[in-house]
Amino acid sequence: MRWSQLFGHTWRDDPADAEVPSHRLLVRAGYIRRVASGIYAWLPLGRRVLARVERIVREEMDAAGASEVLLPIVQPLEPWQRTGREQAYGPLMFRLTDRREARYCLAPTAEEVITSLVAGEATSYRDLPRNLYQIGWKYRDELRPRFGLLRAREFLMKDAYSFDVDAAGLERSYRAMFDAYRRTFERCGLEVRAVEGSSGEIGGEVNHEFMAVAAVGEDDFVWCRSCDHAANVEVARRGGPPPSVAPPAPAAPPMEEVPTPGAASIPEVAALVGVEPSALAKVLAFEVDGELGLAVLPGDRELNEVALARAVAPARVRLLGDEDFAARPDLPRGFLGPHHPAASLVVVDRWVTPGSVWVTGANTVDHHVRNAVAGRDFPVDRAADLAVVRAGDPCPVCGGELGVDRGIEVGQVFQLGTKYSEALGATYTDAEGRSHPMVMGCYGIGISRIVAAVVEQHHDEAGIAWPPALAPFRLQLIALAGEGVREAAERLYDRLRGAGVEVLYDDRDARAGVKFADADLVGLPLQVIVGPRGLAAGLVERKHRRSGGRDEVPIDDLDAILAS
RNA sequence: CGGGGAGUGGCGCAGAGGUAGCGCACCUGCUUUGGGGGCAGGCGGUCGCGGGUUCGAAUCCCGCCUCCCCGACCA
Repeated sequence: MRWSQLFGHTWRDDPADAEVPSHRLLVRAGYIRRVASGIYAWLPLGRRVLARVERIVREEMDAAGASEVLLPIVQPLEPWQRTGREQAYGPLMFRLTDRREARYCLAPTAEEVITSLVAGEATSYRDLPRNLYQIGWKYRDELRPRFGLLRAREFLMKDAYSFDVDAAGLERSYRAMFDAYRRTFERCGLEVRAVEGSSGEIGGEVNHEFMAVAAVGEDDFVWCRSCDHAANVEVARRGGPPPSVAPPAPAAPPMEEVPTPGAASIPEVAALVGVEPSALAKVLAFEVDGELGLAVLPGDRELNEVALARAVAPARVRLLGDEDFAARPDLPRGFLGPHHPAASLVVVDRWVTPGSVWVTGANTVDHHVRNAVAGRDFPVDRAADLAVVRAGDPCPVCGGELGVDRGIEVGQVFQLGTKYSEALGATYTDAEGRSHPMVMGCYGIGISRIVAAVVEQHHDEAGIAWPPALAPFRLQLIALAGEGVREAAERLYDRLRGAGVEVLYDDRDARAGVKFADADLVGLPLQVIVGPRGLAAGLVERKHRRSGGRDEVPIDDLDAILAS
């Protein structure tokens, strides 16, 4: 394609509304334009990159045995009400009403539609297993769209759904998708980690998230430096406490009150009592089923609220706030102890092991206690991984050291089980004539998000540096000014096109500096420069975008020009 | 939804009561020609929207809308 025919041009300045590199560069280089908050138009360059990702995903899905379908974007709301997800999604769904007052939504995902579809189509065990996927636009009215394509309200997603006769079949389908995902991201040039995920709204138990490592990621995940364990920080666990942390001391002296006037914070108490913050037991009050609950964790740790919610599920947790403490003088904030008489449930972090000894609140203003022994002086109703995992914590699998990184979630795989098939009547008849719900899995890849994630991982100050598989064109042909140069470039352009090479040919009447700067910004892997210097010797210069390396090859030698 | 910031030519910005300006981009011409040149000329703006104050509003006041950042939220 000739640059002079390309729609959309490059900007010299960063757009004022873009913060992260992928957003800035994709706009500056003319790949996308914002239409509304979280909604983007794809210009020709961007459309081509999107198509590249789609193609890779399609090839890997097909190779994994999935069949492509195309489901509607406008979906009736009724099945969403049957699965209870209309409520669960709430305002995240774009809703619309037709002229007869029938209610619809714009697809945020497609479990309901696909399950209803399969329910009417597959009724025998002979029809299973099946894995259906589509690539289509999805809509979520995010509270806060941000970072350009990374959290958009309209985004392109590949969603796949597997239907099996039993758990073993699901396990096979899941494994096949998991492996296909690894290959897909690798082909896209993304460095990803597969981490144990949190399930969120969708339900189901086993699931993994594929995280593209990036500073601008919205998710923290932990990973082990010694084994392949990795997990979203929301569900991350850590290994047993190191011996330095409150070792069990069954023979500890009796619990003893110590005055700590005015010391209501962990650092103050630690300093006053003369122990490390990690030797304190931090107590957080929450409400569960109208009763008082206490969460207990080492003083130097933050509470993972998702973990607490999981520990008391299905009951709902609400941490007490300022008003609650104001209303309950029996809960002296800053001096709470786990032996509070009003507490009906005490959930401790796993590092608060039975028999371990702690300094903690005395449930009396200006007082704490020392030698509080877990299980002796305060009850341990339940133990869970309540603390947010930190870098340096032990791995729960192998005991190695955990690291923490940020990532962009580019894919997720779920074992759903029968939640949707039961709610929507997707059943099959087995060989004995009995009816069973199908066992489902679902698998998503954020196609448009991959585009942004790849730019986050592959850019520099000058612009984007696409992995070859995703570049909108294979190379950029740059014609400089000079005697006979334009004619030579035109001939080379024709020959390259004749050889089936996708070329972006900068045929503009612009200065060399402008063309070089734009080429670096647009980010094709290879720049082929036809200029007066080389042409005199029958040579063109090549610049490799990622390495910055340059070489010269004969202008007549297509193989040399295209060599990597 | 809470906190913060911003809406002025296509893009980036200045202007803070006296009738709109700069850089880039775009158009014309000359010049220049291997890393975003130079000179000259030119096109282009309901100053987010609505109301108010004033002789006069981009500027002050009120209301609304939109966008961005932090948080909450989030297959």
